[in-house]
Amino acid sequence: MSNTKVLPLLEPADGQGVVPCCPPLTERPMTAEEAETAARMFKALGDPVRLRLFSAVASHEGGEACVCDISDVGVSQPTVSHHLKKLKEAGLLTSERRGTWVYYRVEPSVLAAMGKLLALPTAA
Amino acid sequence: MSNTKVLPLLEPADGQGVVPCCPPLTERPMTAEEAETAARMFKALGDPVRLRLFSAVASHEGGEACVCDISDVGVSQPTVSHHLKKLKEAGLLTSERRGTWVYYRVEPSVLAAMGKLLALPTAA
DNA sequence: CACTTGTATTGATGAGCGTCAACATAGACA
DNA sequence: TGTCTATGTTGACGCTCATCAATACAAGTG
Repeated sequence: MSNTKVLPLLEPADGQGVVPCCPPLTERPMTAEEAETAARMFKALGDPVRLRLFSAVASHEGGEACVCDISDVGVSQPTVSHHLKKLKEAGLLTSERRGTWVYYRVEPSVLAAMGKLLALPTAA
Repeated sequence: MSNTKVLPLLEPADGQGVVPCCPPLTERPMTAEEAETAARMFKALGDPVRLRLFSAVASHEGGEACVCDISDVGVSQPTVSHHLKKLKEAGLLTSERRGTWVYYRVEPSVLAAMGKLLALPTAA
């Protein structure tokens, strides 16, 4: 089934890529709604196994990797699958089946938006 | 008591500020140890209330705020205190009592290190 | 000293999460 | 069709977490 809920940090822009959900953390206090959205992403990265999986995908050639390439993180196969699903639901990864294998990929714009969230004040 | 454990993402550098714990996520797959460290920080920001508290401190004048300035986030006072403690243990905030009030502050270098962790590959 | 305000801790409760074994599904190939 | 490999889902278990009321601690004021 493909009813996996995706509640991304970002919303698709008309042109290309995505647009950040929230202003930088340091710009002004986040509202409850903004915090709810952004916390979902941080939470998804808040588990060591998920962080390794995410890093493995993000650092793989072309920003994309087969599950078989990244599943050596010390937990069982169902657990890997479970964590990848969580990362997908958080909007951090997308997946696509090509023949026998399933490939996960990270949108560069997602990384960019996360970086902006943590941006330092320009003036300093 | 002041035995609050602090397990920071960063370690103090000799010169000034701090040095990042880990290479950018996209550079290479994180090791288990690196992931353990970095996930602690993401986990700390993975709760909406904590994220709002952190943002409130980070965006406050001088990167510092009294608890009384930021505790209007819709939860009880003990819960606010609990979350601030968690942020402290994650190395994201420091605190200091000055007279009646307690001030929390965020190290700019911590924000910078987090940003680097999410940095995009230079070539792209 | 007593009293008030600001902040931290304790203890309890209910919800959520990470993990696995077992099973299910999808595609490739003979 | 049957079988093999790759991946996802189900259900259960133990543990962690977010929250609160009650209480304790700290510092100021009278």
